[in-house]
Amino acid sequence: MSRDPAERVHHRANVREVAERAGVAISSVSRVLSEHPDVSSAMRARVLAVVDELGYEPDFLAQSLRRGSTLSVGFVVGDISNPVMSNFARGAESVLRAAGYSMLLMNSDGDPELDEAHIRFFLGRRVDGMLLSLASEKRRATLDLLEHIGVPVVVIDREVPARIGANAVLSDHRAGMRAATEHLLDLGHRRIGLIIPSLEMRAGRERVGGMRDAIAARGIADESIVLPGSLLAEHGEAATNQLLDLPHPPTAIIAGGNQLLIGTLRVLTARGKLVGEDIALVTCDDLPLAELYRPPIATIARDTVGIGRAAAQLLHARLQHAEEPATVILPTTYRARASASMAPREVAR
Amino acid sequence: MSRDPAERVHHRANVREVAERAGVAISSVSRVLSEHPDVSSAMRARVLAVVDELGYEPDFLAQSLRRGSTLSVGFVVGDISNPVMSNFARGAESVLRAAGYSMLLMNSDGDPELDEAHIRFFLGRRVDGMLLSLASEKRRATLDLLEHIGVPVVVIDREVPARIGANAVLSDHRAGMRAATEHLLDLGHRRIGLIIPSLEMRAGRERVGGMRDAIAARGIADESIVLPGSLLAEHGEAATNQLLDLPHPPTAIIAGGNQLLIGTLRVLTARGKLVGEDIALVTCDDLPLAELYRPPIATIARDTVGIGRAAAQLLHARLQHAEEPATVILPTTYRARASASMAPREVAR
DNA sequence: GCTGGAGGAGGTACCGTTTCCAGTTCTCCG
DNA sequence: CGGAGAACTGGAAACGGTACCTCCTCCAGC
Repeated sequence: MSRDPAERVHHRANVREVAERAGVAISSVSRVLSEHPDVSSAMRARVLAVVDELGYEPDFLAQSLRRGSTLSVGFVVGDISNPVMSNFARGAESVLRAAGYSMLLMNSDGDPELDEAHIRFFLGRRVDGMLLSLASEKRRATLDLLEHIGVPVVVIDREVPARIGANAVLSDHRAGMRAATEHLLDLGHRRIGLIIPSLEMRAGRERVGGMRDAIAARGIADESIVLPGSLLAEHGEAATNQLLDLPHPPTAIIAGGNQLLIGTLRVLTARGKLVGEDIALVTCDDLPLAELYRPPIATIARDTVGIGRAAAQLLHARLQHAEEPATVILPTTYRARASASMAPREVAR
Repeated sequence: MSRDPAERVHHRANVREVAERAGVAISSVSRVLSEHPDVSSAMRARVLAVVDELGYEPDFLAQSLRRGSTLSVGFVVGDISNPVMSNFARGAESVLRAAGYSMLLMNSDGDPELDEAHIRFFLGRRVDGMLLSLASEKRRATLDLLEHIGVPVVVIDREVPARIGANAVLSDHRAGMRAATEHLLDLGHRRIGLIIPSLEMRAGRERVGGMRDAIAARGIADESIVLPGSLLAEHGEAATNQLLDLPHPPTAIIAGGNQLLIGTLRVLTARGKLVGEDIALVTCDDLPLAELYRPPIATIARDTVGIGRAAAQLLHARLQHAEEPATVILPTTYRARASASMAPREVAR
């Protein structure tokens, strides 16, 4: 009767009912279920039998309220429909799930105010920790909020002041960009256009730094053009147009993001410029579009799923042993492909 | 002193402290905050002043426990790194957020057992409702579980028995596929290879149905070849190889998914087949790759973000007014592009 | 035989709310 | 002026657990 599956689902048994039916104290039920050592085997058997009979499962809310921990983690992402972000989420979720945590996801649309709103929201939801891909590294209000947040935070590919006490997972954008630039220089390019989302973000700064490192290492004049803007395809379009309209247009373009690449490709196609012939092209983050484009597009790749995993692992470690904040730097790899072609003769001065 | 921001964050005030400081009963504080009508304006002012002073915010866990509602929704997705899924999530999240709900996300990796595990997990977390992109429409255990689940469920692009009482958001795959097939037939194609994830899913069945509808409507012999398998790129590769190896290979291929398209493109490239010249190609879901490929790839498009939004709206409506389960069907649009090219003369018998 | 400690079980305060119930005051009407 | 009812307010019981504290029993050791 009480085994009727429908009833079992509709009327959730609670610990009191289990205790009554087993003829023991509520606290004993709790002890059995939390595997407290001081429990006789007779007691354990009796309680477990009733637990099984009633299909009892502890109420997670009540446990959370009492324990002060919700086993949940908030993840603020710029835009989950961006493949890089969704790979972060993919990696993070698998690690969190394995550790028994649930992942709450919110999009900020790149709006720092939404970042803050989401962080506060998560705080209200009593998350045990947060994974943040912040819209801004500099915004004062966000940083102040994070400083007093009270729960462990891991930032993904962002550089925040040490006072915040956050963990960070970073990509070594500099190394990949250096390799890409070296390749372009080897191919005879001198004027390289670099389109990036923003110099306010670590990724942008490191990429510019990597390119300039490579140029400086050759002791040649720096003829590169850096165009920061936004991470939207529109910026990719505008910047590409701008580059092509220069009196001496660059012979190579590096698109610093998958959306930027889309904008760049749109403009190159519209203006009849052939990738890998009229102009060399390199992008960041290896998506199917880069691999399958014809010609294939050279890429500065990184393991985005691995970054998400690393972030979640860092958070989990801190949640477990209250470890010190740490920073993990993960590699980027330059993948040379046909789009990174020789510079035209007459321009390779 | 008590306005020190650090202290405010670390020591969260509770309703009892507010009541004490304001010199009123706990229940009065609660009434003020929940905007109960029977509250004098003097009381309201006094309580609100203290609330402000202490920076009091009600504990969401305690509220949830008491109210029996968590204002959270679980979303089970096959793989969030798939752009279609992440667009679903994008759309759903924006609607849920606006309604004050949080979204818990889990990946099933297309494993029906993980679907079930996640559904149970969400149940344990006391979600108010669920959004499901199930790995299987047929699995008995999943359906039985859903039937007795006790919370509103919306399935996305899946067909489940009415007894489950779920809402559904469906895509009109049939119409888009019919239009695509008509276009290919107009271009002289007769042997069309259709690569789909599975016939066990509504999407697959409808797509096959749409293609056959279009062929039958012309009263011509059906020479199409349908290759179901999985939704992975590997199936796209294997199926494409299989099609090309036929004694009479198809002159047009329709890839029924973005991962399948990737596999198909890999094989076509490897085997030196030029898209839009040696073979016509159509894909499903309009991603940047399809738009920017050269030649651009014809697509059966749908508003994936809109689907996610619709699913969340359906769920929200049901959560609000306990409405009857409903089904929403959203359109697909065929976008003809250069990859859908004329059939070679000698094959157009 | 008494004491001390361990093993085991029960009782209950507490987590932080909401909400019902009861009680008080005040107003208005007959 | 008495009583009905409205307008407020306070107290306390939930919600469903956890964990501390207490108490009892039994056994070993002196």
